[in-house]
Amino acid sequence: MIRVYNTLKGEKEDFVPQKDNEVRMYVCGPTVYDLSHIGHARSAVAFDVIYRYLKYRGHKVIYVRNYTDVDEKIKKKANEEGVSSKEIAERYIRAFDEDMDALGVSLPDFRPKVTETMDEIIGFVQTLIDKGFAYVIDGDVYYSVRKFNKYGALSKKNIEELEAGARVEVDERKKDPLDFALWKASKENEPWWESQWGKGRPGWHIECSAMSKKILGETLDIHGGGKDLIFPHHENEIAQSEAATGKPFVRYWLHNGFVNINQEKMSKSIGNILTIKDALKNYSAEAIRLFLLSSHYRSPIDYSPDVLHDAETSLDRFYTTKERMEKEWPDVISKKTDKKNKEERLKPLSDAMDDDFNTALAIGHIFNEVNIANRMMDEAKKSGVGAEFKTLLPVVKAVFDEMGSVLGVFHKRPEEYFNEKKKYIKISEDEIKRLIDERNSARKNKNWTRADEIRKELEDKGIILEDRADGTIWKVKR
RNA sequence: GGCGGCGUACCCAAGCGGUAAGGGAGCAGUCUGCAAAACUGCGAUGCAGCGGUUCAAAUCCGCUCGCCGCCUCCA
Repeated sequence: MIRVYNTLKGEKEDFVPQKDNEVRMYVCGPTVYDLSHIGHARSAVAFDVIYRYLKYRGHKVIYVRNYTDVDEKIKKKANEEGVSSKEIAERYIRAFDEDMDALGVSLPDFRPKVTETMDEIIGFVQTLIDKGFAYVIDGDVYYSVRKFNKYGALSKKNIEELEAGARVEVDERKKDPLDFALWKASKENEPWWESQWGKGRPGWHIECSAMSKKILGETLDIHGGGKDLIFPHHENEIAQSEAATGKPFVRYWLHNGFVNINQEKMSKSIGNILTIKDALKNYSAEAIRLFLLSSHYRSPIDYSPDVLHDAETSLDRFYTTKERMEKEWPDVISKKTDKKNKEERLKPLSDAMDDDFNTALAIGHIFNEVNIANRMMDEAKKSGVGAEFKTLLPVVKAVFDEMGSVLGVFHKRPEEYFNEKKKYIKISEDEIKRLIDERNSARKNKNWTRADEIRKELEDKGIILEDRADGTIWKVKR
Protein backbone atom coordinates (compact mmCIF):
# COMPACT_ATOMS: atom_id res chain seq x y z
CA MET A 1 0.00 0.00 0.00
CA ILE A 2 1.34 3.39 -0.98
CA ARG A 3 1.08 6.02 1.72
CA VAL A 4 1.29 9.73 0.96
CA TYR A 5 1.54 12.86 3.05
CA ASN A 6 -1.56 14.87 2.32
CA THR A 7 -1.16 18.57 3.04
CA LEU A 8 -4.91 18.88 3.55
CA LYS A 9 -4.92 16.34 6.39
CA GLY A 10 -1.46 17.18 7.64
CA GLU A 11 -0.52 13.51 7.84
CA LYS A 12 0.24 10.42 5.82
CA GLU A 13 -2.66 8.37 4.58
CA ASP A 14 -3.22 5.31 2.44
CA PHE A 15 -3.31 6.23 -1.19
CA VAL A 16 -6.53 5.01 -2.77
CA PRO A 17 -7.49 6.48 -6.15
CA GLN A 18 -11.15 7.32 -6.69
CA LYS A 19 -11.52 4.84 -9.53
CA ASP A 20 -9.82 1.45 -9.37
CA ASN A 21 -6.19 1.93 -10.23
CA GLU A 22 -6.63 5.03 -12.35
CA VAL A 23 -4.78 8.07 -11.06
CA ARG A 24 -5.61 11.58 -12.15
CA MET A 25 -2.67 13.79 -11.34
CA TYR A 26 -2.20 17.50 -11.88
CA VAL A 27 0.92 19.48 -11.07
CA CYS A 28 1.31 23.25 -11.34
CA GLY A 29 3.81 24.00 -14.05
CA PRO A 30 5.90 27.10 -14.63
CA THR A 31 4.85 30.61 -15.44
CA VAL A 32 6.89 31.09 -18.56
CA TYR A 33 8.46 34.52 -18.28
CA ASP A 34 12.09 33.58 -17.59
CA LEU A 35 14.54 30.69 -17.53
CA SER A 36 13.61 27.96 -15.09
CA HIS A 37 15.65 27.56 -11.95
CA ILE A 38 16.77 24.66 -9.84
CA GLY A 39 13.60 24.91 -7.77
CA HIS A 40 11.49 24.22 -10.83
CA ALA A 41 13.78 21.28 -11.46
CA ARG A 42 13.09 19.90 -8.02
CA SER A 43 9.35 20.07 -8.37
CA ALA A 44 9.48 18.55 -11.84
CA VAL A 45 11.85 15.75 -10.82
CA ALA A 46 9.93 14.96 -7.63
CA PHE A 47 6.62 14.60 -9.42
CA ASP A 48 8.27 12.83 -12.32
CA VAL A 49 9.43 10.14 -9.92
CA ILE A 50 5.99 9.98 -8.30
CA TYR A 51 4.47 9.60 -11.77
CA ARG A 52 6.94 6.89 -12.72
CA TYR A 53 6.51 5.04 -9.45
CA LEU A 54 2.72 5.03 -9.61
CA LYS A 55 2.95 3.54 -13.08
CA TYR A 56 5.56 1.06 -11.90
CA ARG A 57 3.13 -0.08 -9.20
CA GLY A 58 0.53 -0.78 -11.82
CA HIS A 59 -1.56 2.37 -11.82
CA LYS A 60 -2.86 3.89 -14.98
CA VAL A 61 -1.81 7.49 -14.51
CA ILE A 62 -3.03 10.50 -16.39
CA TYR A 63 -0.53 13.22 -15.62
CA VAL A 64 -1.16 16.87 -16.47
CA ARG A 65 1.31 19.70 -16.02
CA ASN A 66 0.38 23.09 -17.35
CA TYR A 67 2.22 26.08 -18.71
CA THR A 68 0.92 29.36 -17.39
CA ASP A 69 1.38 31.48 -20.48
CA VAL A 70 -0.82 34.42 -19.55
CA ASP A 71 0.50 36.51 -16.71
CA GLU A 72 1.50 39.94 -15.54
CA LYS A 73 5.19 39.09 -15.57
CA ILE A 74 5.06 37.77 -19.11
CA LYS A 75 3.38 40.94 -20.25
CA LYS A 76 5.97 43.03 -18.41
CA LYS A 77 8.85 41.21 -20.03
CA ALA A 78 7.22 41.47 -23.43
CA ASN A 79 6.80 45.21 -23.06
CA GLU A 80 10.40 45.60 -21.93
CA GLU A 81 11.66 43.77 -24.98
CA GLY A 82 9.09 45.22 -27.31
CA VAL A 83 7.85 41.83 -28.42
CA SER A 84 4.57 40.02 -28.00
CA SER A 85 3.61 38.08 -24.90
CA LYS A 86 3.19 35.09 -27.13
CA GLU A 87 6.79 35.31 -28.22
CA ILE A 88 8.03 35.48 -24.62
CA ALA A 89 5.83 32.58 -23.58
CA GLU A 90 6.93 30.43 -26.49
CA ARG A 91 10.59 31.18 -25.88
CA TYR A 92 10.47 30.12 -22.25
CA ILE A 93 8.27 27.13 -22.88
CA ARG A 94 10.94 25.93 -25.27
CA ALA A 95 13.66 26.63 -22.69
CA PHE A 96 11.71 24.80 -19.99
CA ASP A 97 11.17 21.80 -22.26
CA GLU A 98 14.88 21.70 -23.04
CA ASP A 99 15.73 21.77 -19.33
CA MET A 100 13.26 19.02 -18.53
CA ASP A 101 14.61 16.91 -21.34
CA ALA A 102 18.16 17.41 -20.12
CA LEU A 103 17.15 16.32 -16.63
CA GLY A 104 15.43 13.24 -17.95
CA VAL A 105 12.00 14.37 -16.77
CA SER A 106 9.38 12.37 -18.61
CA LEU A 107 6.74 14.19 -20.57
CA PRO A 108 3.37 14.49 -18.83
CA ASP A 109 0.43 13.06 -20.74
CA PHE A 110 -1.06 16.52 -21.18
CA ARG A 111 0.60 19.93 -21.14
CA PRO A 112 -2.19 22.46 -21.46
CA LYS A 113 -1.71 26.18 -21.87
CA VAL A 114 -3.91 28.93 -20.51
CA THR A 115 -4.21 30.47 -23.96
CA GLU A 116 -5.69 27.23 -25.24
CA THR A 117 -8.20 26.92 -22.42
CA MET A 118 -9.84 30.33 -22.64
CA ASP A 119 -13.38 29.12 -23.43
CA GLU A 120 -13.36 26.81 -20.45
CA ILE A 121 -11.98 29.53 -18.19
CA ILE A 122 -14.69 31.99 -19.22
CA GLY A 123 -17.31 29.28 -18.75
CA PHE A 124 -15.89 28.48 -15.32
CA VAL A 125 -16.06 32.10 -14.22
CA GLN A 126 -19.63 32.38 -15.47
CA THR A 127 -20.61 29.30 -13.47
CA LEU A 128 -19.20 30.93 -10.33
CA ILE A 129 -21.20 34.08 -11.02
CA ASP A 130 -24.34 32.04 -11.66
CA LYS A 131 -23.91 30.16 -8.40
CA GLY A 132 -23.45 33.38 -6.46
CA PHE A 133 -19.78 32.94 -5.60
CA ALA A 134 -18.54 35.73 -7.83
CA TYR A 135 -19.49 39.27 -8.77
CA VAL A 136 -18.69 41.66 -11.61
CA ILE A 137 -17.34 45.19 -11.20
CA ASP A 138 -16.33 47.30 -14.20
CA GLY A 139 -15.33 44.33 -16.32
CA ASP A 140 -13.49 42.61 -13.47
CA VAL A 141 -14.86 39.49 -11.85
CA TYR A 142 -14.06 38.71 -8.21
CA TYR A 143 -14.52 35.65 -6.08
CA SER A 144 -16.33 36.15 -2.76
CA VAL A 145 -14.09 34.31 -0.38
CA ARG A 146 -16.53 34.53 2.53
CA LYS A 147 -19.16 32.65 0.56
CA PHE A 148 -16.96 29.56 0.63
CA ASN A 149 -17.02 28.32 4.19
CA LYS A 150 -14.14 25.85 3.87
CA TYR A 151 -11.75 28.61 2.87
CA GLY A 152 -8.43 28.20 4.69
CA ALA A 153 -8.68 24.44 5.19
CA LEU A 154 -5.61 23.62 3.12
CA SER A 155 -3.32 26.36 4.39
CA LYS A 156 -4.75 26.21 7.93
CA LYS A 157 -5.56 29.86 7.81
CA ASN A 158 -8.26 31.70 9.60
CA ILE A 159 -10.18 34.23 7.51
CA GLU A 160 -10.35 36.84 10.25
CA GLU A 161 -6.61 36.73 10.86
CA LEU A 162 -5.86 36.86 7.17
CA GLU A 163 -7.72 40.06 6.86
CA ALA A 164 -6.09 41.60 9.87
CA GLY A 165 -2.65 40.71 8.54
CA ALA A 166 -3.25 41.84 4.99
CA ARG A 167 -0.16 43.64 3.79
CA VAL A 168 -1.16 44.28 0.23
CA GLU A 169 -2.81 47.38 -0.94
CA VAL A 170 -6.46 46.64 -1.19
CA ASP A 171 -8.36 47.27 -4.34
CA GLU A 172 -11.10 49.58 -3.12
CA ARG A 173 -13.63 48.24 -5.54
CA LYS A 174 -13.61 44.76 -4.07
CA LYS A 175 -16.42 43.96 -1.68
CA ASP A 176 -14.00 42.34 0.69
CA PRO A 177 -10.22 42.64 0.89
CA LEU A 178 -9.90 38.87 0.76
CA ASP A 179 -11.65 38.55 -2.57
CA PHE A 180 -9.45 37.71 -5.51
CA ALA A 181 -9.77 38.28 -9.24
CA LEU A 182 -11.13 35.59 -11.53
CA TRP A 183 -11.12 37.86 -14.54
CA LYS A 184 -9.41 41.19 -15.10
CA ALA A 185 -10.46 43.82 -17.61
CA SER A 186 -7.54 44.37 -19.98
CA LYS A 187 -5.40 47.46 -19.79
CA GLU A 188 -3.39 48.86 -22.63
CA ASN A 189 -0.64 46.75 -24.13
CA GLU A 190 -2.09 43.60 -22.70
CA PRO A 191 -3.23 40.46 -24.41
CA TRP A 192 -6.99 40.20 -24.12
CA TRP A 193 -9.83 37.85 -24.84
CA GLU A 194 -13.42 38.72 -25.55
CA SER A 195 -15.85 37.82 -22.80
CA GLN A 196 -19.34 38.68 -21.61
CA TRP A 197 -17.70 41.15 -19.16
CA GLY A 198 -15.70 42.84 -21.91
CA LYS A 199 -12.14 42.43 -23.08
CA GLY A 200 -9.97 40.91 -20.43
CA ARG A 201 -7.80 38.08 -19.22
CA PRO A 202 -8.01 35.44 -16.51
CA GLY A 203 -6.83 35.97 -12.94
CA TRP A 204 -3.98 33.92 -11.58
CA HIS A 205 -5.77 30.96 -10.01
CA ILE A 206 -8.63 30.17 -12.31
CA GLU A 207 -6.52 28.61 -15.05
CA CYS A 208 -5.55 25.56 -12.98
CA SER A 209 -9.14 24.96 -11.92
CA ALA A 210 -10.27 25.16 -15.54
CA MET A 211 -7.45 23.15 -17.10
CA SER A 212 -7.59 20.34 -14.56
CA LYS A 213 -11.37 20.04 -14.91
CA LYS A 214 -11.18 20.09 -18.68
CA ILE A 215 -8.72 17.22 -18.86
CA LEU A 216 -9.14 15.26 -15.66
CA GLY A 217 -12.67 15.99 -14.50
CA GLU A 218 -14.09 17.41 -11.30
CA THR A 219 -12.11 15.42 -8.75
CA LEU A 220 -8.38 14.86 -8.99
CA ASP A 221 -6.53 12.15 -7.15
CA ILE A 222 -3.29 14.07 -6.82
CA HIS A 223 -2.57 17.75 -7.10
CA GLY A 224 1.02 18.81 -6.62
CA GLY A 225 3.27 21.81 -6.61
CA GLY A 226 5.79 23.69 -4.53
CA LYS A 227 5.04 24.42 -0.88
CA ASP A 228 4.76 28.09 -1.64
CA LEU A 229 1.70 27.45 -3.76
CA ILE A 230 -0.36 26.23 -0.81
CA PHE A 231 -1.44 29.76 -0.11
CA PRO A 232 -3.00 31.47 -1.85
CA HIS A 233 -2.88 29.57 -5.13
CA HIS A 234 -4.09 26.13 -4.11
CA GLU A 235 -6.43 27.48 -1.47
CA ASN A 236 -8.08 29.57 -4.16
CA GLU A 237 -8.23 26.68 -6.59
CA ILE A 238 -10.16 24.67 -4.02
CA ALA A 239 -12.54 27.57 -3.44
CA GLN A 240 -13.18 27.98 -7.18
CA SER A 241 -13.47 24.34 -8.10
CA GLU A 242 -15.58 23.16 -5.21
CA ALA A 243 -17.90 26.13 -5.45
CA ALA A 244 -18.39 25.45 -9.15
CA THR A 245 -18.83 21.68 -9.04
CA GLY A 246 -20.01 20.97 -5.53
CA LYS A 247 -17.58 18.04 -5.54
CA PRO A 248 -14.33 17.54 -3.65
CA PHE A 249 -11.60 19.01 -5.84
CA VAL A 250 -8.56 16.99 -4.80
CA ARG A 251 -8.11 13.82 -2.77
CA TYR A 252 -4.39 14.13 -2.04
CA TRP A 253 -2.46 17.39 -1.98
CA LEU A 254 1.30 16.89 -2.35
CA HIS A 255 3.81 19.70 -1.92
CA ASN A 256 7.54 19.67 -2.47
CA GLY A 257 10.05 21.57 -0.34
CA PHE A 258 12.38 24.31 -1.51
CA VAL A 259 15.88 24.37 -2.83
CA ASN A 260 17.95 26.90 -0.93
CA ILE A 261 21.24 28.32 -2.03
CA ASN A 262 23.64 28.67 0.88
CA GLN A 263 20.74 28.32 3.32
CA GLU A 264 18.87 31.12 1.65
CA LYS A 265 15.75 31.05 -0.40
CA MET A 266 16.35 31.84 -4.04
CA SER A 267 14.90 35.16 -4.96
CA LYS A 268 15.27 37.83 -7.53
CA SER A 269 15.97 40.45 -4.90
CA ILE A 270 18.85 38.50 -3.33
CA GLY A 271 20.03 37.73 -6.82
CA ASN A 272 20.82 34.11 -6.07
CA ILE A 273 18.62 32.48 -8.67
CA LEU A 274 20.35 29.43 -10.05
CA THR A 275 18.98 28.48 -13.43
CA ILE A 276 18.89 24.87 -14.53
CA LYS A 277 21.05 25.82 -17.49
CA ASP A 278 23.73 27.27 -15.21
CA ALA A 279 23.66 24.24 -12.94
CA LEU A 280 24.12 22.01 -15.97
CA LYS A 281 27.25 23.90 -16.91
CA ASN A 282 28.95 22.70 -13.74
CA TYR A 283 27.38 19.34 -13.01
CA SER A 284 25.94 16.48 -14.98
CA ALA A 285 22.20 16.21 -15.27
CA GLU A 286 22.32 12.88 -13.51
CA ALA A 287 24.24 14.31 -10.57
CA ILE A 288 21.72 17.12 -10.25
CA ARG A 289 18.91 14.63 -10.38
CA LEU A 290 20.57 12.41 -7.79
CA PHE A 291 21.13 15.42 -5.55
CA LEU A 292 17.45 16.32 -5.82
CA LEU A 293 16.39 12.77 -4.96
CA SER A 294 18.87 12.31 -2.12
CA SER A 295 16.57 14.03 0.34
CA HIS A 296 12.89 13.47 0.86
CA TYR A 297 10.83 15.61 -1.53
CA ARG A 298 9.15 17.51 1.29
CA SER A 299 12.35 18.57 3.07
CA PRO A 300 14.13 21.76 2.24
CA ILE A 301 17.49 21.09 0.58
CA ASP A 302 20.55 23.21 0.23
CA TYR A 303 22.38 23.46 -3.07
CA SER A 304 26.14 23.74 -2.67
CA PRO A 305 29.25 22.60 -4.54
CA ASP A 306 29.89 20.09 -1.75
CA VAL A 307 26.65 18.20 -2.08
CA LEU A 308 26.78 18.20 -5.86
CA HIS A 309 30.29 16.84 -5.67
CA ASP A 310 29.02 14.14 -3.32
CA ALA A 311 26.43 13.21 -5.91
CA GLU A 312 29.10 12.95 -8.61
CA THR A 313 31.20 10.72 -6.39
CA SER A 314 28.24 8.49 -5.61
CA LEU A 315 27.54 8.09 -9.30
CA ASP A 316 31.16 7.16 -9.93
CA ARG A 317 30.90 4.47 -7.30
CA PHE A 318 27.68 3.13 -8.71
CA TYR A 319 28.83 3.04 -12.32
CA THR A 320 32.22 1.60 -11.44
CA THR A 321 30.40 -1.32 -9.90
CA LYS A 322 27.91 -1.63 -12.74
CA GLU A 323 30.76 -1.57 -15.24
CA ARG A 324 32.56 -4.26 -13.34
CA MET A 325 29.47 -6.47 -13.37
CA GLU A 326 29.06 -6.06 -17.10
CA LYS A 327 32.72 -6.46 -18.00
CA GLU A 328 33.75 -9.22 -15.62
CA TRP A 329 30.57 -11.26 -15.42
CA PRO A 330 28.60 -10.73 -18.63
CA ASP A 331 27.35 -14.30 -18.80
CA VAL A 332 26.31 -14.32 -15.14
CA ILE A 333 24.30 -11.09 -15.21
CA SER A 334 22.55 -12.08 -18.42
CA LYS A 335 21.06 -15.11 -16.68
CA LYS A 336 17.33 -15.09 -16.13
CA THR A 337 16.43 -13.74 -12.70
CA ASP A 338 14.44 -15.76 -10.27
CA LYS A 339 11.18 -13.93 -9.69
CA LYS A 340 10.87 -14.67 -6.00
CA ASN A 341 14.46 -13.71 -5.39
CA LYS A 342 14.04 -10.46 -7.23
CA GLU A 343 10.90 -9.49 -5.36
CA GLU A 344 12.61 -10.20 -2.09
CA ARG A 345 15.50 -7.90 -2.93
CA LEU A 346 13.27 -5.20 -4.34
CA LYS A 347 11.08 -5.21 -1.25
CA PRO A 348 13.09 -2.71 0.82
CA LEU A 349 13.21 -0.39 -2.17
CA SER A 350 9.49 -0.53 -2.90
CA ASP A 351 8.71 -0.25 0.81
CA ALA A 352 10.74 2.96 0.86
CA MET A 353 8.94 4.31 -2.18
CA ASP A 354 5.57 3.23 -0.80
CA ASP A 355 6.24 5.36 2.24
CA ASP A 356 5.52 8.76 0.71
CA PHE A 357 8.06 8.25 -2.07
CA ASN A 358 11.12 8.07 0.13
CA THR A 359 13.74 8.26 -2.61
CA ALA A 360 16.52 9.00 -0.14
CA LEU A 361 15.98 5.68 1.63
CA ALA A 362 15.64 3.84 -1.67
CA ILE A 363 18.97 5.26 -2.83
CA GLY A 364 20.51 4.14 0.45
CA HIS A 365 19.32 0.61 -0.28
CA ILE A 366 20.76 0.75 -3.76
CA PHE A 367 24.18 1.47 -2.30
CA ASN A 368 23.75 -1.48 0.01
CA GLU A 369 23.28 -3.56 -3.12
CA VAL A 370 26.39 -2.00 -4.63
CA ASN A 371 28.35 -3.18 -1.62
CA ILE A 372 26.85 -6.65 -1.85
CA ALA A 373 27.63 -6.89 -5.56
CA ASN A 374 31.25 -5.88 -5.07
CA ARG A 375 31.68 -8.26 -2.17
CA MET A 376 30.26 -11.15 -4.15
CA MET A 377 32.44 -10.36 -7.13
CA ASP A 378 35.55 -10.16 -4.97
CA GLU A 379 34.63 -13.47 -3.42
CA ALA A 380 33.87 -15.14 -6.74
CA LYS A 381 37.19 -14.03 -8.12
CA LYS A 382 39.02 -15.40 -5.13
CA SER A 383 37.18 -18.64 -4.46
CA GLY A 384 35.29 -19.37 -7.64
CA VAL A 385 31.71 -18.96 -8.75
CA GLY A 386 29.12 -20.46 -6.46
CA ALA A 387 25.43 -21.12 -6.91
CA GLU A 388 24.43 -18.15 -4.77
CA PHE A 389 26.56 -15.84 -6.86
CA LYS A 390 24.94 -17.07 -10.05
CA THR A 391 21.43 -16.43 -8.81
CA LEU A 392 22.10 -13.26 -6.86
CA LEU A 393 24.21 -11.17 -9.21
CA PRO A 394 21.59 -11.12 -11.99
CA VAL A 395 19.04 -10.14 -9.36
CA VAL A 396 21.15 -7.23 -8.19
CA LYS A 397 21.48 -6.13 -11.79
CA ALA A 398 17.70 -6.31 -12.17
CA VAL A 399 17.25 -4.24 -9.02
CA PHE A 400 19.54 -1.59 -10.49
CA ASP A 401 17.65 -1.57 -13.76
CA GLU A 402 14.18 -1.41 -12.24
CA MET A 403 14.87 1.23 -9.63
CA GLY A 404 17.01 3.09 -12.11
CA SER A 405 14.09 3.49 -14.43
CA VAL A 406 11.83 4.62 -11.60
CA LEU A 407 14.28 7.17 -10.24
CA GLY A 408 15.67 8.21 -13.59
CA VAL A 409 19.24 7.79 -12.34
CA PHE A 410 21.63 4.82 -12.39
CA HIS A 411 20.13 3.61 -15.67
CA LYS A 412 22.83 4.54 -18.15
CA ARG A 413 25.30 2.19 -19.69
CA PRO A 414 28.58 2.61 -17.80
CA GLU A 415 30.55 3.42 -20.97
CA GLU A 416 28.06 6.14 -21.73
CA TYR A 417 28.38 7.53 -18.21
CA PHE A 418 32.17 7.58 -18.21
CA ASN A 419 32.32 8.93 -21.75
CA GLU A 420 30.15 11.89 -20.85
CA LYS A 421 32.62 12.92 -18.21
CA LYS A 422 35.30 13.37 -20.80
CA LYS A 423 33.96 16.79 -21.64
CA TYR A 424 35.40 18.07 -18.36
CA ILE A 425 39.04 17.31 -19.21
CA LYS A 426 41.53 19.69 -20.71
CA ILE A 427 43.80 17.29 -22.55
CA SER A 428 43.27 15.32 -25.73
CA GLU A 429 42.59 11.62 -25.62
CA ASP A 430 45.50 11.04 -27.97
CA GLU A 431 47.81 12.78 -25.59
CA ILE A 432 46.53 10.66 -22.73
CA LYS A 433 47.07 7.50 -24.73
CA ARG A 434 50.60 8.61 -25.64
CA LEU A 435 51.44 9.24 -21.98
CA ILE A 436 49.97 5.93 -20.91
CA ASP A 437 52.10 4.13 -23.50
CA GLU A 438 55.17 5.98 -22.39
CA ARG A 439 54.41 5.13 -18.79
CA ASN A 440 53.91 1.49 -19.56
CA SER A 441 57.28 1.22 -21.25
CA ALA A 442 58.82 2.95 -18.26
CA ARG A 443 57.08 0.44 -16.01
CA LYS A 444 58.38 -2.41 -18.10
CA ASN A 445 61.88 -1.10 -17.48
CA LYS A 446 61.04 -0.64 -13.81
CA ASN A 447 61.57 3.08 -14.23
CA TRP A 448 59.13 3.86 -11.42
CA THR A 449 60.21 7.47 -11.15
CA ARG A 450 59.14 8.29 -14.68
CA ALA A 451 56.00 6.17 -14.35
CA ASP A 452 54.94 8.07 -11.25
CA GLU A 453 55.76 11.38 -12.89
CA ILE A 454 53.34 10.60 -15.67
CA ARG A 455 50.68 9.46 -13.23
CA LYS A 456 51.08 12.75 -11.37
CA GLU A 457 51.05 14.79 -14.56
CA LEU A 458 47.79 13.21 -15.69
CA GLU A 459 46.24 13.48 -12.26
CA ASP A 460 46.89 17.20 -12.29
CA LYS A 461 44.86 17.31 -15.48
CA GLY A 462 42.02 15.40 -13.88
CA ILE A 463 42.86 11.95 -15.17
CA ILE A 464 43.06 8.92 -12.90
CA LEU A 465 44.94 5.87 -14.11
CA GLU A 466 44.04 2.37 -13.09
CA ASP A 467 46.45 -0.46 -13.77
CA ARG A 468 44.26 -3.47 -14.24
CA ALA A 469 45.12 -7.04 -15.05
CA ASP A 470 44.15 -6.51 -18.67
CA GLY A 471 45.92 -3.17 -19.09
CA THR A 472 45.85 0.44 -18.00
CA ILE A 473 42.64 2.41 -18.25
CA TRP A 474 41.96 6.02 -17.48
CA LYS A 475 39.03 7.84 -15.97
CA VAL A 476 38.00 11.40 -15.38
CA LYS A 477 38.45 12.50 -11.80
CA ARG A 478 35.91 14.95 -10.47
C1' G B 1 1.33 38.68 15.45
C1' G B 2 -1.04 33.96 13.06
C1' C B 3 0.07 29.23 10.75
C1' G B 4 3.50 25.30 9.21
C1' G B 5 8.18 22.96 9.50
C1' C B 6 13.17 21.78 10.93
C1' G B 7 17.58 20.80 14.46
C1' U B 8 20.65 12.99 13.82
C1' A B 9 28.68 12.03 13.56
C1' C B 10 33.44 16.54 10.13
C1' C B 11 29.66 17.13 5.67
C1' C B 12 25.05 15.14 3.17
C1' A B 13 21.15 11.99 4.88
C1' A B 14 17.36 7.81 6.41
C1' G B 15 14.89 6.46 10.71
C1' C B 16 8.46 8.42 13.04
C1' G B 17 7.91 3.65 20.09
C1' G B 18 11.81 -1.76 20.31
C1' U B 19 17.61 -0.28 21.26
C1' A B 20 21.30 4.73 15.42
C1' A B 21 20.55 2.69 7.11
C1' G B 22 23.48 4.67 3.30
C1' G B 23 27.03 8.11 0.76
C1' G B 24 31.25 11.45 1.13
C1' A B 25 35.58 12.87 4.00
C1' G B 26 39.29 10.73 7.72
C1' C B 27 42.37 6.80 9.95
C1' A B 28 44.18 1.63 9.81
C1' G B 29 44.55 -2.98 7.01
C1' U B 30 44.12 -6.44 2.41
C1' C B 31 45.43 -5.85 -2.79
C1' U B 32 49.28 -2.94 -5.86
C1' G B 33 56.18 -1.58 -8.03
C1' C B 34 53.46 2.80 -6.24
C1' A B 35 48.52 4.05 -6.92
C1' A B 36 43.32 3.75 -8.26
C1' A B 37 39.04 0.74 -7.69
C1' A B 38 37.12 -2.84 -4.39
C1' C B 39 36.85 -5.20 0.30
C1' U B 40 37.57 -5.28 5.87
C1' G B 41 37.93 -2.64 10.44
C1' C B 42 37.61 2.08 13.36
C1' G B 43 34.24 6.32 13.96
C1' A B 44 27.46 9.47 17.21
C1' U B 45 26.65 5.10 24.61
C1' G B 46 24.35 9.33 21.13
C1' C B 47 19.87 11.99 17.89
C1' A B 48 19.68 20.96 19.94
C1' G B 49 18.74 21.41 25.62
C1' C B 50 15.76 20.28 29.96
C1' G B 51 11.76 17.69 32.03
C1' G B 52 7.65 13.99 31.52
C1' U B 53 4.83 9.38 29.70
C1' U B 54 6.44 4.12 28.88
C1' C B 55 9.11 -2.23 30.40
C1' A B 56 11.30 0.52 26.21
C1' A B 57 11.86 7.35 23.08
C1' A B 58 15.89 10.19 18.08
C1' U B 59 10.84 8.62 17.60
C1' C B 60 4.99 10.48 22.00
C1' C B 61 3.89 15.00 25.42
C1' G B 62 5.49 19.84 27.68
C1' C B 63 8.84 23.80 28.05
C1' U B 64 13.42 26.33 26.40
C1' C B 65 17.09 27.63 22.68
C1' G B 66 18.46 28.03 17.47
C1' C B 67 17.12 28.00 12.23
C1' C B 68 13.65 28.23 8.12
C1' G B 69 9.15 28.79 5.25
C1' C B 70 4.11 30.78 4.35
C1' C B 71 0.76 34.86 5.55
C1' U B 72 2.74 39.52 -0.86
C1' C B 73 4.72 37.36 -6.99
C1' C B 74 7.20 32.69 -6.24
C1' A B 75 8.70 25.60 -7.46
